[in-house]
Amino acid sequence: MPELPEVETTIQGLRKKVLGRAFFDIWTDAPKIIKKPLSFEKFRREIKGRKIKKIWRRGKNIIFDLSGGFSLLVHQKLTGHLLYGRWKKNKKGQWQAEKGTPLENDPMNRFLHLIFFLDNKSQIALSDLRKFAKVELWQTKDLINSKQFKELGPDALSKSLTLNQFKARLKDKGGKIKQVLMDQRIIAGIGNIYSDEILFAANVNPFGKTSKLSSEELKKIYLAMKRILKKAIELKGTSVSDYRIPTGEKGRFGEVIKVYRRAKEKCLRCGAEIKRIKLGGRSAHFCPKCQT
DNA sequence: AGTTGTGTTGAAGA
DNA sequence: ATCTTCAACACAAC
Repeated sequence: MPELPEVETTIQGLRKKVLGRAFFDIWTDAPKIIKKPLSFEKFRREIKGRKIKKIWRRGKNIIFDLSGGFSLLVHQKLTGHLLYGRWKKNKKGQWQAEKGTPLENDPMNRFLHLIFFLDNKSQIALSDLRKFAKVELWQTKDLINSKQFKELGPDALSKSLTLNQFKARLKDKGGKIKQVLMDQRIIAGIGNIYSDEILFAANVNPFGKTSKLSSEELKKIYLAMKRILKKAIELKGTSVSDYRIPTGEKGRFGEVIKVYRRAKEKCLRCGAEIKRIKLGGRSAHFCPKCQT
């Protein structure tokens, strides 16, 4: 699932390919993915001809700034990922990736539900098994002032999120540390995979009450957060389930993961059995012996 | 073959 | 207000 490192990998990949390109047309078989404007035909009309001037992200949100003061917002949610390439319809009416990309060999890249056709015959496609992703077209100034944007906390990798800022934001937050780390209003960008990995690296139990954490523990979490997210970007994200980089290839952070999805396996630090316990509807993976 | 697990977010319920 | 549960949707594994 795309968290901060996967979203960063996606925008870096797309920047190299589509900056300066304009939208020529759009296709979808799942118009409900487009939440704004609600009419797909209106969305199509309004985006046609607009040029991609900038690609950036805020937390897990991808933003394409377009000509004419418009911005395209894409949130990939659980199983969505943006791909770059060229597809055309085969005789059966299915989208087929053209030669030169690995897309057609990977089942996770089969679920194309939205395709942006660009003015140079290339395409950006959204592959999304569960169709939870959302796409919205905003006026840039309205997006910046929107409730969903204003309520978002500082980006986990933002330079302005210093150790002191981090401590101040977590101080007097009720709830367990894992849930607080994943709360996008407190810090933006962290989800289930990286919260597990960060807390393992910091030797902190995911069920620990945030308000009870020591200054040393908060510092260890902060340093682990910065280090692990940066490392994950270097390795182009985690592809243990559905995420793929825009070329269709897998990221390699999954190969160095320490606890996520390793329930019942041995802790790489102390040899104890890794546990998986439900925490607010999600799975927390952790070592009960060395995360105290 | 039906049930369960998967996890982001927003909305609805308590 | 704040916490918990559920729904959006589709597939794999049991």
